[in-house]
Amino acid sequence: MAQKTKYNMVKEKITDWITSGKVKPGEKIHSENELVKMFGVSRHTVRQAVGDLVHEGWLYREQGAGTFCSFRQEENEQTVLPAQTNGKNIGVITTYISDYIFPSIIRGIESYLTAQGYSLTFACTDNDIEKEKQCLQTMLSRNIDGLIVEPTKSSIYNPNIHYYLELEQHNIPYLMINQFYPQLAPPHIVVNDEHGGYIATEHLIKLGHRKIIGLFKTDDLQGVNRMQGFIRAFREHGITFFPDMVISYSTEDMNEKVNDRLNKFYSSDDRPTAIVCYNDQLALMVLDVLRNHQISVPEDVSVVGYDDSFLAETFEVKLTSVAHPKMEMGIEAAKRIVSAVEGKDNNPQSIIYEPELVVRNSTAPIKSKDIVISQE
Amino acid sequence: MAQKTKYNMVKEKITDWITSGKVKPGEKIHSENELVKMFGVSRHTVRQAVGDLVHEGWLYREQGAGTFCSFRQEENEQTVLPAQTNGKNIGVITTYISDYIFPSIIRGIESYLTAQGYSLTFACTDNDIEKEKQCLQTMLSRNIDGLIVEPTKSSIYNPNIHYYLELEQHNIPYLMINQFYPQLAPPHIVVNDEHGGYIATEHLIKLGHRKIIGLFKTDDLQGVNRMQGFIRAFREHGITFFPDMVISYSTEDMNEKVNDRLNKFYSSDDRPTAIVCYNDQLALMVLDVLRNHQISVPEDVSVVGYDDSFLAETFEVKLTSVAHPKMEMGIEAAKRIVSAVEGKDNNPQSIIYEPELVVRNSTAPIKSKDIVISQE
DNA sequence: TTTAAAAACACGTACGTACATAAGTAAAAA
DNA sequence: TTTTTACTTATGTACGTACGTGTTTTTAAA
Repeated sequence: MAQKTKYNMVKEKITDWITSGKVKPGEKIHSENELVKMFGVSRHTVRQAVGDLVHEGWLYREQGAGTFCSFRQEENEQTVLPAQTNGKNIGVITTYISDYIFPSIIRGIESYLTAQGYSLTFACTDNDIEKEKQCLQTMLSRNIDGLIVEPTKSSIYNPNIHYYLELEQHNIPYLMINQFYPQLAPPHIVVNDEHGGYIATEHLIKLGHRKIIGLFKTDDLQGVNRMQGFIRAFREHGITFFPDMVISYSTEDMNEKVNDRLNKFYSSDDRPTAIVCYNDQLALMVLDVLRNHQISVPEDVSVVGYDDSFLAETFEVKLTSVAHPKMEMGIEAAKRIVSAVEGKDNNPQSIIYEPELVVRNSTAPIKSKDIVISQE
Repeated sequence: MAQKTKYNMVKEKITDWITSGKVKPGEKIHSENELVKMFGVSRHTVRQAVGDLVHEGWLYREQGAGTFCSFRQEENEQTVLPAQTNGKNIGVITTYISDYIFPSIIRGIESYLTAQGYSLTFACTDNDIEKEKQCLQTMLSRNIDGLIVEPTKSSIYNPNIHYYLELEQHNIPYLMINQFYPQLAPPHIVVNDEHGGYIATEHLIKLGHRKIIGLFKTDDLQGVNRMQGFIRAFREHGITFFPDMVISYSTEDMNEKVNDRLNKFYSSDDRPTAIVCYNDQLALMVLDVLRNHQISVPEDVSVVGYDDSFLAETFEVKLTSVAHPKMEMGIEAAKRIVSAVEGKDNNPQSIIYEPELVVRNSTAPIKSKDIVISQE
C-alpha cells in the first residue's frame, strides 16, 4: 500500500533487515552515508526514511555514534495511547440505520466484537455531512481504539477528510465499509457494485430485453458504480444506450423523481420492458407504481432488485435480486479492525466481494410482441 | 529544556498559538511559505518544526489544503485517562437489531443522544440470556453513565437480575423499553400491548368475524400481552373462545410451527375468517401461506398486523395494523435517561403508549356465507 | 447562471551544499 | 603508559533548488 517513493523503499529495506533478523535489537545499522551509496539516493532521502522509522519506534539515533535497532518493536503502537486494560472500544459510523440492509452489517460487526470482549460505540449520520463531522468529533474525543465507517455521500467531495487524517496521526486504525473516499484510499470492504449492476442488466439483455431503464441513487458511490455497470452492459452487448434510460435521484428527491419519471414512461407508448433498480426497497416502490398502472410483473415488465434482502423473498412476486454477503461483511470488518487494533496487522487489506444474481419470478423472457428491431 | 535551535523556536511559537487559543482545533495555521517569511528561516526548517508537531499530535497536514490544528491536544500533556469531560456515554442493549422495528427506536435514541453530544455504546443479545449477561458485563466494565435496555426473554425468569441491581448500587440510571422485568419494576417506556391486541381483535369482531385465530410469539412479554388482549376481546364481546384459536410460538420454532398449524387450518373445513398476527413480518408470512392456498385477502380472510411498519404500506394488500410511535419512544427514552444522568430527574417516570389501529385493505366485513350461527 | 479549464497555492518528494556537534580513533606529547 | 590533540566519522541543523501532486480559487467559455 505504501507509495513507491524512494524513502519508502529505503524504509522497507531497513524494516526487512530487522524483521528478518539480519539486524538484531541494539545493533548498529549502516551509517547514513553508507545507505546513500547503497541505495543511490541523497542523504536527505535517507534521513527522511530513518527519521520516520525512529518515530515509528524501529530505530533510535545517537549523535556521533550511529543509528541502532530498537529493543522493543512491540511497543510501537502503544507509545501514543495509554493502555486500556479490559477490552477495547470500536467506533462504528453508518449513514442510515433504518435502511433494511444495514442492520445485518451492524449485526455482523456487533456479534464479533462482543464475542471478543470489545465494545461498540455507535453513531449514524443520516447521510448528512454536517452530522458526519459531529460524529467524527465525538468519536475522536472518546477513546476509541478503532473505527469502522460507512462514508457519507461518498460520491461528492467530502470536507471531513482531515478527521480521517487525524485518526492516522494518532495511529487509530480505521476502515471503510460499503464505499470509500478515493482521496484517502483507506482499507475498505466493499461489494463490486459495478459488476452487480452489470450482471443485473446482462441478465435482462440475455432474456431479450432491449428497452431497459435503470433507477439509481447517485449521491453515493454505490449507486454510481451500479449505474456504470448498467451502462457497460449495454456497451459490451452492442446495444444502443440512450441517456434517458437512466433515472438518477438523490436521497432527498427520491419519491417525487422516481414516481414522476416512471409515470411519464408508463403513460406514453415508449414503455420499457425491464427495469433495473438501485435496491430492493426501490423495487417495491416500482412494483407499487406498476400495479397502479395495471402492469403485471413479469409478464409485461421484468424488474431486478439489489441486495437480496428479506423483502425479495416475501413479496407477492419474488424478486430477482443481486445478492452480496451482508453479515459476513460486517464480521470481516470487525475481524480486521480488531487485528489492526491489536497490532497484528498494521495494514489491513481491502476486500472486494463479487455479487451474484439470484433469479426469482420478477424477470422473464421478453414477449414476442415487445421485440424491437435491433438498431445496431 | 529545548535547545535554542531555529526549528525549536518555530515549534514553540506555534504551540503558543494553540495553547493560547489563538488557533482553535480544526483551524488552519499559516502556510509553510508564510511561516518562512514570518520567522526568516528556510522552508526546510519550517517543515522540520511542523513535522515534529505533527508527530507530537499538535497539528495535522493536508496536501494541497494546508496545515491544521489538531482536535485532541489533550493527549499531549495528559498523564492519566482524561475524565471524559465532554459528553457522557449511554449504553443501549437490545434483543434483535435485524428486526425491522428496532432500527427506528435505536434511531430515535441515537439522534437525541448525538444532538446532546452524548455517545452511544451498543450491544445486542439476540434474545439469548447468556449473551445478555455478557453484554451487561461489558457495559459495567465500560464507563457508561446510563443504560437503556430492551430485556431479553422478558416473560420467563431472568437470571441476570443482579447485574441490574449492581447498576443501582453504582447509581447508574437505567430504563427499560418495550418490555420490563416485573421483579425489578424499573422505569420503563412501553406500548400497552394488551390494549393493542384487544383493538385489533375488536376491529375484526365488529366486522362480523367470529372464527378468528391469533398467532403470538410468547417468549417475550409483548407477545403474551397482545395475546391476553386478544382473549379479552372475545370475553368482553360475549364470544366463545376456544384455546386452539391461539397459536403461540417462540423465536426458535416460528417457521415450522406457524406454517404447520396454518396449513392444517386451511386444509380442513374449519377455516378461520380472520387472523390476528403478532407483527407485520409474521403477517407477511401468513399472506404468503394464504397465497399458496389460493385464499385471497381480504375477500376470504381478514388479516391484522402489528407495528404499522413500512411493510404494511408497501405490500400488494395494504395491511391493517396496530400503530405505535416507534421513533418517539426512542427519543423519549433518550431524553429521560439523559435527564436522569444529569441528575435532573432521579426517578424517571414510566410511559405507557396507547396504540392505535390503522385500517387499510387487509380487513373487510365477513361474507354472508361465512356467517356462523351465534352460539351464545 | 452554470460549467469547465486554467492559474495559484499548499504540501510532498528529492536533489544539492555547508557547517555544527558528538563520539570514537589514532597519532603525538607528557 | 597515560594524556592530550588532531583527525575521522557519525548524526544534527540549516540553507538552497527543483519539480510532483492535490486543493482551492479564479477566469473564461458555454
